[in-house]
Amino acid sequence: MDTALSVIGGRWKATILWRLSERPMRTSELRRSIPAITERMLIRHLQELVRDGVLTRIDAGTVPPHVTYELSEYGQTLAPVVGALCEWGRGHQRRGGA
Amino acid sequence: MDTALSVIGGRWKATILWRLSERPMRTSELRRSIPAITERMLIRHLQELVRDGVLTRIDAGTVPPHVTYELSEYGQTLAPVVGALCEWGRGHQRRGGA
DNA sequence: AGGGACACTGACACTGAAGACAGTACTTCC
DNA sequence: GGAAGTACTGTCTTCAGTGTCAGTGTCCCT
Repeated sequence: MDTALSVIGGRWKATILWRLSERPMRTSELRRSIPAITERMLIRHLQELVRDGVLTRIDAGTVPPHVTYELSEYGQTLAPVVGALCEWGRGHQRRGGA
Repeated sequence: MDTALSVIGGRWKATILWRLSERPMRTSELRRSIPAITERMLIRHLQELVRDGVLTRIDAGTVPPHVTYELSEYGQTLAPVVGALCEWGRGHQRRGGA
């Protein structure tokens, strides 16, 4: 089915998951590592991914805020799929695809 | 990147590829096997997938028309990725995801 | 001769995702 | 004290992807 696409099918979700599959990151780190994304979209996507259970939000509780996102244990199962997707995409680009 | 999503990221594309990864099918067969899709969308997606090189259109040239679609050799490389996606999605549904 | 199947095209309306923009509450640094 | 950073929220607009509806040309079946 396309259930999986409802999880990773946002404009930036695959990219976010890809970044976080390497290591946990803070909100602002992610924002800077994906220049084209707006803060609004980043946060919305992060929240949706947390709701879907693939990301964990770690709030240090300090002020000023310090929030880290990482793949949840469940999210780890998505990592290889996203990896395969990215790798195929890379091959597709090299091929002159799009 | 999300290049791969630009190929399989249509509302029905993953489903279409999934169906065609089992066996080639005619246009009308596909339409009936995906009840919710409209003919318009089916054909648009098929054309895009052909443009992207993952499907091959086989027109028997007869009248009335008899057109079959199948995964191209290149499209075969996408099949396992779509498979992984579907399987993860199934697990996600079982988990109570969405 | 009328109805339906087949694969497809074109013009249009709708919708939801994406983005722009402004604002919150608090802290640190110059 | 003013500026900048941090992680957010709310509202509004825009736009691409979907879907709806009508139409094409030829054939077969009754």
